[in-house]
Order: sequence, then C-alpha cells, then structure tokens
Amino acid sequence: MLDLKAIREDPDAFRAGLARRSEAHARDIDRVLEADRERRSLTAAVEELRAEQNRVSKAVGSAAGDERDRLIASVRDVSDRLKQLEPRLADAAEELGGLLARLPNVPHGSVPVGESDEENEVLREVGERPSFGFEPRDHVELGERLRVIDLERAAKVSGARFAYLLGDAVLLQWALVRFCLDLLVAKGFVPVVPPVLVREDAMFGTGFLPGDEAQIYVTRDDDLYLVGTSEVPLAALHQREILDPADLPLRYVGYSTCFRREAGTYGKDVRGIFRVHQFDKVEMFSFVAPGASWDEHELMLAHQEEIVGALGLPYRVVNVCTGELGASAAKKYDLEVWLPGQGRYRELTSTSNTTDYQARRLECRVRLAEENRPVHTLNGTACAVGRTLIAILENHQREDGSVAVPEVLHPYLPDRMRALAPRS
RNA sequence: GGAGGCGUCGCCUAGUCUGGUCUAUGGCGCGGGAUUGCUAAUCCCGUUGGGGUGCAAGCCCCUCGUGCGUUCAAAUCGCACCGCCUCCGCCA
Repeated sequence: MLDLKAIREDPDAFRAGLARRSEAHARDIDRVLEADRERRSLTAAVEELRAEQNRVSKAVGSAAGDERDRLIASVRDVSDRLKQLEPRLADAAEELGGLLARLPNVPHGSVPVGESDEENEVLREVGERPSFGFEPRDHVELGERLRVIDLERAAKVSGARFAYLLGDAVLLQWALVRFCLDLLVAKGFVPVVPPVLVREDAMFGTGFLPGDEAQIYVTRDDDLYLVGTSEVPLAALHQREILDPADLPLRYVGYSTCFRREAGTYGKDVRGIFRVHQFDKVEMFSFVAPGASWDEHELMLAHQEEIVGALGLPYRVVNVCTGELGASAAKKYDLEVWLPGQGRYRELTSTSNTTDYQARRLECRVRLAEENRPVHTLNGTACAVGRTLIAILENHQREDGSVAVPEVLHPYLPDRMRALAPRS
C-alpha cells in the first residue's frame, strides 16, 4: 500500500514513479485523489453529525420530563440523517481502499524500465561456466539415471508439475537446508518453521491479494490459503504490531514447502522440476528501520551470492526491470544460475526490497520519536531446493552420469556421498 | 467432533446483571519533573491506536477481540465470526 498522505502532498511524484511500471497505474493516482476527496468530504459531514448526536444524547441522560422528550425528538432527526449518510461514507471508503489496494509499489530510480526479462539489467557474471568434454545431460535425464527424481509416478499420483524426490536427492536436500540455515543463523537470522496455510489478511498484507488469486491454492472449507513462499507467514509474523526501534533489524530465515498453481504457464518449463506446484525453500526475511532497507537489500544479495558461490555454481546478478517487479517490490535482484542442460541462465533466487509497502498493509510499525511509522521489509531466497538441485546436477555432472557434491555439503552427508553415482 | 468458560487503552484489573456524570477505575511498567548531600524513598504530570480539520494551539470522530443489529444513546443488550482456556472424544 502506498502512503495516501504522501500521494496527496505530491501526486506528480507518484504519477511519474508509477508511470515507469505502466501508464494505467499512473492514471490511477487521479482516481485515488478523487476518491480521497469524496471520502474526506463525507467524513467531515458524518463526523459533524456524530458530534451533534453525541452532544445531545449525553444531555438526554441528565434531562427529565418534557425537556428529555424534546431532546430525544431533536436528536432522532440527527440520527436519521446519519443513517442516510453513513452508507455513502462506507462506500467511498471502500472505493478508495480498493483503488489503493491495487496500486503497486513505486519502483526505485535505479530499476530499469522494461516489460520483460529481456530488459533486465545484467550487473555481473560470477564463476566459470563448466566446459564438458561430452554432451551435458539435463537434470531430468540425470535424475532418472541416478533414480532420484520420478516424474512419471508423480504425474500418476498428483498430476503434471509434481515430482517424487528419492534417495540421495533427499539427503542432498537436507544438507542444502542445513548448510543455509547454519550459515544464516551464524549471521543472526532466527530460524523459523512457519505455518503454510494462512488467512486472507496475510495474503493481502504481503501484496499477493488482490491480484494473484489465480496462482494461489485455497482450501475449500476453511478459507485458508496455501502460501507460495514463506515470505507470507514471515511478513505476517509481526502483523498489527508496533515494534521497538531497538529491536530492529529483525532477521528471520524460514524453511517451508511452497505451493503455486502456476496457472497460465502451460507451455513453459514443462520439463522436469524447474517449475512445479510444490517445492521447498529456505527464505530470508528482514524487518528494518525505514532508512535502512537499501543497505539491507545489498546485504541479502551478498548472502545469496555467498551461498551460490559456495556451491560452486556459475551465476549472474540481474537488476529486474519494472515490468517483472512484483506488486510489492520497489526493487528486485534475481540471481540467475547457469544451467548447462538448458544452455542459459535461469532464475535461482531473488531478493526484493518492498520498502514500507507490505508493512503498511500489515500494519507493522516502529515506534519512533516523532510518530509510529511502517517498517521496511525485505525478502530473499536463501535456497530454492528444487532449482538448486537442478543446478548442482547439471553443473557438477561427469561424463559417466555421476555428479560431484559440493564440498561445503560434505559435513552434512555420509562419506559415500562425495558424489552421486548412477546405479546400473 | 461434543460441552462449558473467557476476551477492557504494554501487563494485571474495576465496570457488563440494572444502557446515559465512562471524558473507562486502580495497580505495575515506562517517560518527564519536584524534593532529598549518593543509592533508595516520596510526590506531581504524562503514557492505546487510527482518522478528519487547522499555520498553530487546539477542536472533533472512531477504537473496550472483529463485524452487524436494537436504541436518541452500547464496554454494557442481541446475532454472527475470530481468538484463548477447561473437560470429554479422536489423533501424528
């Protein structure tokens, strides 16, 4: 949610900022201003009547006889007029709220303008792409030969875009999770296993609703939403709280399964486990003071680079363009890993600075000397397990179909797992 | 799943039966001040969160879990929902 008072004070700045996403959003500023004028004018009228009603009603309490009857008669008229006006105010407030809820965050000035990932700005490439003396296999083929990924049976049981992870891939998963957790806990992140079913207001607060309903699983009988990322329950952790500035920054690292419907992606990434309905992810989430989020964003990116670098994966960092920004993000970095099986860089992690956008929707504030203000929140992938497995399989594969396991994971694995070997 | 109890301004608490002087009581905590040669103690003032209006001081509206309703008027009465607790049943 954008700051309505700030929009009122400097609408041009918001128009210009949102225009970098789309002209339609820029025009919405005018609708917001109009709805705001309407709501404020009705608010003034209603509150004046309420003040009158309170005054006279209070006098009724201490009056008696004719005087009492006369007062009740006069205030009844005020109450009747209120009953006319109050629904109009409610409508106006809802109109304004609806418009405001649909406006995305204003992109930071450093975000490149663009519509698709073609326009993302590549900041740097790190690590050396492997050169094979043979034709590299993709993760589906490697996974089958290693018998660690079973897509056919998953389709039988659950449908397309599901997978069974088996055997050493499972051990690898826990090693990855523990590696990330240990690394981040050492940096002060509090580990969390959050709920993965949440109420609507958590989805609203994080900016996924309204807007992304087509991508979200909903339970039929309980009106609970399955989270597509633990960002949702982590952000909502401090919903409707006023935080002590001395407690900031608050840094959490969540581990959870994530659920995504992936509606409308039918032709895309159909092979393997790159894009599935269910995957596990380790996620960073920070609550910081309003002035501190840009530094925190760079810090999160650094943590991501440390993790991916430690796994020996070649990657590049991109500054995601306005058209590919989520509604709540003011700026987003993607870390794209090189996938030999696809011969291109693909998104492995991402980190967004949502500034005060989520915090305002979640009513998560910090008590400052002048006033209580929304905190800033940031999220970043520490490890999307499925995609990281893909990257490890494809980058560390050998000609015989075995796969070297990154050294940093060895302490978390049995000795025999210095490499994954196909069973013949 | 069944039965019962309870949600008050950070924490505890009075008020709810019997609607109006509730502008929500008191304590603790917290902030500021006064006094006392330190520590301590005592006293005074302040201390929910939003919104509207105004240059400002201020004034006004909403907020007693949430919403809707009854009423001139709701912490107080009714309904629904949310949450917590106890007992029974079931369960990893």
